[in-house]
Amino acid sequence: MSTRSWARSGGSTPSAGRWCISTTSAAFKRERALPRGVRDDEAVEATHPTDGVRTRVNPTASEAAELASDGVDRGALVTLFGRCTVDYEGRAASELGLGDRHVMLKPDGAALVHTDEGQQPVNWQPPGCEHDCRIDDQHLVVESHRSSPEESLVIRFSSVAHAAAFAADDPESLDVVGTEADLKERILSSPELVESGFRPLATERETPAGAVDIYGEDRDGRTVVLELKRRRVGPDAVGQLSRYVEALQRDLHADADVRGILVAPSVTERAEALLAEKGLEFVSLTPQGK
Amino acid sequence: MSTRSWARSGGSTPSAGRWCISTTSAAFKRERALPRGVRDDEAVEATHPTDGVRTRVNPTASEAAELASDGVDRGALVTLFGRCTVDYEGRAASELGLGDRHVMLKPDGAALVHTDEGQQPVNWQPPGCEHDCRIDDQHLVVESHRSSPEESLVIRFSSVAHAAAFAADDPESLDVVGTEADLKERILSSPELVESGFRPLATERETPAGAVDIYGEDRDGRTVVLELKRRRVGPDAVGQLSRYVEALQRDLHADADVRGILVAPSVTERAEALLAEKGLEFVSLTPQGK
DNA sequence: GCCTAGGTCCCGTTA
DNA sequence: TAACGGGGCCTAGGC
Repeated sequence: MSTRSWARSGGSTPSAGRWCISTTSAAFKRERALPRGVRDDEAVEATHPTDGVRTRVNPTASEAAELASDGVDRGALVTLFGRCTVDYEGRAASELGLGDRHVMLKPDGAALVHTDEGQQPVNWQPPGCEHDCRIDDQHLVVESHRSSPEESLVIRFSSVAHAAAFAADDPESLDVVGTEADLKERILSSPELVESGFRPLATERETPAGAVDIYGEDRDGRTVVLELKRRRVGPDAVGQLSRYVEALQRDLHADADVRGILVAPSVTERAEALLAEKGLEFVSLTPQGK
Repeated sequence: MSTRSWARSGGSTPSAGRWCISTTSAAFKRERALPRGVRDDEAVEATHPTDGVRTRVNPTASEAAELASDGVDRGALVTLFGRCTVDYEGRAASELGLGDRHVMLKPDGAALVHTDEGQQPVNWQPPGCEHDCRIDDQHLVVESHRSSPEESLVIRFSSVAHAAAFAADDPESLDVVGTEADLKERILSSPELVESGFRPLATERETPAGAVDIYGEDRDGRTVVLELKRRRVGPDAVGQLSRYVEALQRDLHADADVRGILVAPSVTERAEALLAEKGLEFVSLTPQGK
């Protein structure tokens, strides 16, 4: 998350200036210029350009383009809602006919097009793109482009119901618990959870087939490879573990005896069958102590 | 995409009514009640409740809660921008301190929290959740909850800079080109692209290890298994193909001779080595004819 | 830049 | 409902 959220990362066409250019705390940290609860009719963009929010309802194409362009230039988070078509071309290609969608342009170059359904955007562009907001044939057109790979997203509005630019200041980063990394820590601090006598020797140990999650020895000194998963696993995880075990067997000696243990909350039936076929083992553990 | 976008799919607390309840074309299809380009101060929510957009700049917590609750009830796409904390608990758990974020509540129950960076939301909830917007200790709190699995997302605002509700009508669905399905069609219509004499016999043929993309015979009548990938592949795809080949060898005869061919634009070095070790083959093909 | 693997992956399809 | 695999996956970490 950026602390200086209004700084443009895309870095093209440095323009007029940014909101709150000289202070780092930005709009939300200073005393509000407006009393709480002002209505749209009181909080016009023109009168409070440094408040961190600029909006327009039912703007003309030109007004929307100006607000969006200015917002992008200032490093704001820009949103548009309206009726549009979306065309994408790059690693794949797609077309989307007219419909009402929510468009978000982020200062890091990401672009998102959301319909009213689904967690995933219907179309998007990853961070690192250049956003271009222009008027084409009297309509607002937003284009988000990047090279390597060459990819372009073109959003053509037939009407814009809402346009907004937000100055975002977000100094915090997310702290997640319950990941595979937590499972790893749990095992490293309590190796006996895997089995009595297990001794971890390395994490991310490299093999010709890739890095092993945890590498160690059992009570009899036999090499043990652990593949960790934070949730119930299917056949893919078995294949992964199998590759590591086979690679290590080749790498150590031709006759090396390497045990492979899949550590996860549970396995599917097919995965269990594959484990049995390959002579691999399973230990049930969750990232949390539950 | 929904044609009746304002219909609530979550289906709880049926309330007052929906925008444009009796027509299916909604706000954007009818003649606009407002001239284009009206300013925020002219387009107040109270005066145009059926125009498909309701917004407030710097609302009080109560006003934001009312707008959001009403929007959710009416099946609108609701957005909030402001300073907030986010707590998630479910399959994993996370905490996020105070910062400026954009929150989107979709009528299908999806919730998205976006910072100014990244294509992915920093926190989210999948479709199927219930959104609850309330006042807690004079602050707006948005909670999105689901059971199976039990998961909850709680967003606590210290201030709301913008609140909006959009009626979204999106009859279109996305049409993508350049997928694995396109590669499959390409091969089925021109099997010789794989190799001269190749004859596809089935797609999605079931094996004990899963469904094979394309199942067929070579010019000598030997069984051939194709694993297709739309892009450059790594070790995982080799493992997948290997599982299918081994399963078929067991399934047909003990001494069955089954060829496995990975079809993709290209492979990584490690994947190539794994292919060689397992006696599998590679054919370079892209979904498009390029 | 590529490679490798994780993800609260999401998502569609099928049994 | 669970399972399985695709995805324009995205994202982080190495090299």
